[in-house]
Amino acid sequence: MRSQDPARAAPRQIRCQDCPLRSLAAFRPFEKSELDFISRFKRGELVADRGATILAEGASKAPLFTVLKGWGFRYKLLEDGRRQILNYVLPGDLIGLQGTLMGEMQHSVEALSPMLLCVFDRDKLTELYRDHPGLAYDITWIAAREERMLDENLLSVGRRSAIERAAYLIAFIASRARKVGMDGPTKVEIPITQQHVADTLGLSLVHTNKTIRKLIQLKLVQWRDGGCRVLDLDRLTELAGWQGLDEGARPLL
Amino acid sequence: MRSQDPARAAPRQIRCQDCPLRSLAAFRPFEKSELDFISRFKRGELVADRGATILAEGASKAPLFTVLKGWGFRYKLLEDGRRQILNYVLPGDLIGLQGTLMGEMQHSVEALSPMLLCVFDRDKLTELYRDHPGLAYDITWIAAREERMLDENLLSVGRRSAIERAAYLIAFIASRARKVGMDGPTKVEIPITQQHVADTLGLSLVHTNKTIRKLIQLKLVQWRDGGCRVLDLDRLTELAGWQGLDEGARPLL
DNA sequence: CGGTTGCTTGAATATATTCAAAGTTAGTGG
DNA sequence: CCACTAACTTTGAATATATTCAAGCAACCG
Repeated sequence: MRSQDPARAAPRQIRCQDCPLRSLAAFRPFEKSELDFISRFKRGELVADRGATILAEGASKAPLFTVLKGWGFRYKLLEDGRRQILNYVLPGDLIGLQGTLMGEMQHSVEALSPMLLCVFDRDKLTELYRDHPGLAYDITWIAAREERMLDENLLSVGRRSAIERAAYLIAFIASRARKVGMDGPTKVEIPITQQHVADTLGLSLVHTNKTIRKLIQLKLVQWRDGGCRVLDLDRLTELAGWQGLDEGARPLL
Repeated sequence: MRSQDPARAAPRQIRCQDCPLRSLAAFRPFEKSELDFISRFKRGELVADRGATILAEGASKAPLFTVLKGWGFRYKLLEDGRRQILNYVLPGDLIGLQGTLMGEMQHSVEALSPMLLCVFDRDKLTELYRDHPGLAYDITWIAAREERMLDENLLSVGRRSAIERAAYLIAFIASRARKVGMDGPTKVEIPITQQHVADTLGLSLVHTNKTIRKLIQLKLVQWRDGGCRVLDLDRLTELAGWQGLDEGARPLL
């Protein structure tokens, strides 16, 4: 079968019009002119393995990406190696905006699973703002959404108890994953280790393990195959004292 | 002297051209056409007392503000009253963007001191994006800056020790205050109580008090007149293991 | 099969919270 | 001017929560 059709062997890229994400209810419909621009804005695709660094802190001319497939996370390090995971990135999420706008990345992004990313041409950003105010608005909207997620994460790390934090984190990620169709026929499976959870919640690995153990005993989650399977999203959400994700459709770059 | 000149007695508003913030080195210079638009975009001014709520969580048609004078903070509450302060707002900061773009406020903003705010007409935002791509870009930039501050705060609450957190917080606020000329001839004085600090750091009031006490013994800060006087910003920054604020000029709406 | 990564556990220690109370300061009204 | 109040800071002690240290176990991979 291999290479029988040269066209298929060539590095095929998903055309924006055919982007599987666009048909999801989670995303706003787009004007044709906007879609045309985005097609030109897309410079290529990037495939990354689990553990790969997509964007590194300190990089000064980092590109802009939209995640097409896979899971990743954004984090910062202190000088002695302490790590704080800031947020997770899922399909449809834009990454690298801070670096693109402000000149230097002040956080890193790493793949949690194999990822496929859409690479944008940051030099065309001025053109985007000039000719497509709707898309410009969308980019601001996406930035405001990230801010809102960070607000909630900060509330969690600062003020929720360990078990509430863990429940919140898992409910939050699982809710986002469901919105972009990552649950499929089975329950959502999140490819994170307990070390990732610890570094997100601001807890030690040992304490995180004991906390997750409680969630397992409550039959809210399972931990298997190096990841987390969500058994009862509603009860996790409730245990966290969380309102849940707001429901509106969002833009996709 | 009172009312001798009726023009002076009328509720004078600062014209954007005369805005005292614009002359600071911290802010980018603006095109005349942009300044003209901003003048029309400005709908009025709001004066708030210490303790006043500028924006309330749940509000759905909240306006957009730029702080002209005074100090405030952004926070979220859990249902049982636990409070997390997310960030502080100082002159030149834009507030209410999340609410304006996404429809509903998911955090509140309260005045820490008497404040003067510039109120913008959110209905003209579409016009701004359509006719002033440079300003649209600026708004995105401002959102990205807020995100960057939140990243750093989250790192702090999640991974720094109590004394590092306290040092970071005070150094961070003092650095921002200096940039907008709030230090004057003396050292920076931040009008916060230890309860604010506790709710920012994710610590209890008692533990916060004991931690601040250490900073006082190290002669890094003083606590007086219901506020914090910064004695040694460099050593606070160093103790926090913080890089300091990046130096570029930023946009002002 | 040996090495690596990730999960689990117990015990000792450190950090942080809660509870309770008292001291300080500034403002209010008599 | 003083008594009274409210808001904020300070302290000690008891308790709870979380970290660190130290092992051991399980699964996977070359």
